[in-house]
Amino acid sequence: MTKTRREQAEWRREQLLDAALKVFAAKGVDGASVKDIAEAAGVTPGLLYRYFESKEALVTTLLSERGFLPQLRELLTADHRGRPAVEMLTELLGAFDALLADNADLMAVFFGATQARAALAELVGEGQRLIGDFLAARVAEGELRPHDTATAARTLFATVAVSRRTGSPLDVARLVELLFPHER
Amino acid sequence: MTKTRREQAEWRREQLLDAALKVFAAKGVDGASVKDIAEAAGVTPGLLYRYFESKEALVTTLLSERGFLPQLRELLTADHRGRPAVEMLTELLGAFDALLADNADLMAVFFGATQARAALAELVGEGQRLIGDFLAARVAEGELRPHDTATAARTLFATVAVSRRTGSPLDVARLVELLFPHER
Amino acid sequence: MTKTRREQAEWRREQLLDAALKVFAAKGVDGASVKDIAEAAGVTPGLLYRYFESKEALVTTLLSERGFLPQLRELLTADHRGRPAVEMLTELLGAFDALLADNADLMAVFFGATQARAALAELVGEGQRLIGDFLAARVAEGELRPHDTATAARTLFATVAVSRRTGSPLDVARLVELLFPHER
Amino acid sequence: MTKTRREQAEWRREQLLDAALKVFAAKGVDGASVKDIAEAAGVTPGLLYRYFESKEALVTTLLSERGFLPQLRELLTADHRGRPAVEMLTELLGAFDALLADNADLMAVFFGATQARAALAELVGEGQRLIGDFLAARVAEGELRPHDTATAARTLFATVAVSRRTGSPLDVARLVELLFPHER
DNA sequence: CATGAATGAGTATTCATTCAT
DNA sequence: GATGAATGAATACTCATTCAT
Repeated sequence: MTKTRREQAEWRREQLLDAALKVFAAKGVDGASVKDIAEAAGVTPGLLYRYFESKEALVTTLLSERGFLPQLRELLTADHRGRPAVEMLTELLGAFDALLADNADLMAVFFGATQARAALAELVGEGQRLIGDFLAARVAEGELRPHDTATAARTLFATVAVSRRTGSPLDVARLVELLFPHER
Repeated sequence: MTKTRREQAEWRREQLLDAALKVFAAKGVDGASVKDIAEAAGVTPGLLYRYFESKEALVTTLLSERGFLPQLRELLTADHRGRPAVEMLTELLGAFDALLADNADLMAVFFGATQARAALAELVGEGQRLIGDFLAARVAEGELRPHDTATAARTLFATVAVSRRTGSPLDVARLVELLFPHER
Repeated sequence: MTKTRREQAEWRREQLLDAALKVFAAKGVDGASVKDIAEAAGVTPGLLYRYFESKEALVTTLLSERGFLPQLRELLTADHRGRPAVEMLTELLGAFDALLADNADLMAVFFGATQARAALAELVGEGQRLIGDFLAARVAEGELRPHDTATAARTLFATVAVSRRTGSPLDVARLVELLFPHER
Repeated sequence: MTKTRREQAEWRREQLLDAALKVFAAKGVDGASVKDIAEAAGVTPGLLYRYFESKEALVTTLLSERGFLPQLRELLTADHRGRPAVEMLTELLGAFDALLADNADLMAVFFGATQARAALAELVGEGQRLIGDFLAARVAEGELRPHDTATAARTLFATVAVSRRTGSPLDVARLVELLFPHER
């Protein structure tokens, strides 16, 4: 029942990564001190340096070892043949969503600035609401076909914002054409 | 031509906010020191405290005064009647995109973690590519109608991710139905 | 009577150098902490960094600004003509000795290892004594002319040791010939 | 061929002292960490404490066990009768010089301050050169008898410096009289 | 209005040492 | 005998903030 040295070391390493992930997510990478992490792991700061070269190494290790890109890849490349695309797609995106939820802490590390989070939420919320209102009005006037305007607004807003942030330019006309094909 | 006291004070305040925004965007809020900001403004750190109570106040001021939510609001609530919805929507999203581009520095403050940026870009890139491949395969098989699969993939990915991040739950089925109505 | 800012800064700088020199001499450069130096100056450690970039900069500044090489140079190159060489030389070496005494703290910085100082003193003491005994015996036997054997021993020992330490090889035969010319 | 327990222990002890001496000489006592020494000996830091109570004990052991005072004593007290003093003295000092060379590492431990070594060398070099110039000038003027002025300068400089450093006061007049007897 | 000297609390990191295995 | 996990205290250095000038 007792651990061997090797097991104990592996366990401690994981425990430290767990603690670091949690603390980084809560306070941001810069906002979290090595002492914070050590305390969260019930350990002295010095011990951290037996397992990781530096605080920065902790971050990069977290990003590489705890990154969920492999899972994402597996998820999306599995053999999906023989089942209806729409059903399949729904399941797929659901799984992707769940993956993000499971890795909420890591996602939080990607987005630092704890302080600005509320302001960001407000911006996103209002943006989506306003676009939704616009769409709903046009549906009411009969110009656009009836559809889930709230979801459409979300889609439009998110796509523009993510494209802008990740640096890959977006052809807005294509996006609109995708959602509202052949409408005039 | 000389400034009044009031004008000079206002000018300095704005100058300090400009400097802070630039430095925050470049180094992250935590990574930027008051000295950094002061230097960027060609001023001593002490002076900052005549205009702002603390470093934190600088951030919140930036978020509230330099937030582009008012512009966004104006943009989306203008009177759009009398012009085709699709044309209008394209213009609207284009303007929104431009607004984000103009406020790139502020957006950078929303998303800190300089260190993780590369990892995030990789995740987003690969995720979108994989979904795109899936869609293209189904179009090739004739199951899905021909469409811009790359843009669709972007849309799906971005919408799921943003929803997860902003905390508002997303009904994935609705999202799929929106993009691929009545397909089976 | 009050100091200008400029004067105060200059004064503080010197005060910090004074404190550093004293502490370095007492504890050795490595043994002395920045906190030690700050305390010796009645100041917070942080302040030190307004005046010097690092602890190392403190050492090099001490070596360059407080080095007494200029004084030594002046001492030895002054115009000595017109006075007997022996008288002059005695005065010169006395002044050199006084210069070293005045800069005892700095000399202590040149020679670190507080711990080994006693052992070194013992080595030097015994070495000189033994050489002195040898010389005295030979004088007693009439082989060497009567002379101040203690001083001769000191001279021989010191010259060999310093040459070895400073890396410039010494021709021992020349040294002996210098002190005991034509004796056999 | 295999070692007894006792022999193995003795061997390890010596090996650790060897490693410590080498590392201390290279990095200075304070600059060398126990880990450095252990690594140099191909061993873990913990093991050091089975053989020596502390890092300090390592230094004092080195100083007492590896001190070459016994050898120096033997060298200088051997029976020298029956051979000319000058020849004997030359041989003696040569052996002393060799002894210092053999124990260069230990000598380096006596003199720490790696940082100041260059400054010290400059001081010594220039000092000896200037005194040499003075002597040469007086020889040229015929006031002093022709002699090896460079060696004399070295002798004078070294003797004053060592005396000052070891704390035993020196009568400068006696030193001059020793080198230049009856000259005026 | 603006400076810059000064502080106090904090930072990441190192290290001598202990001890269970 | 030897290891290596763990600690606690120290280290050099940074930084937000205050305030006399």
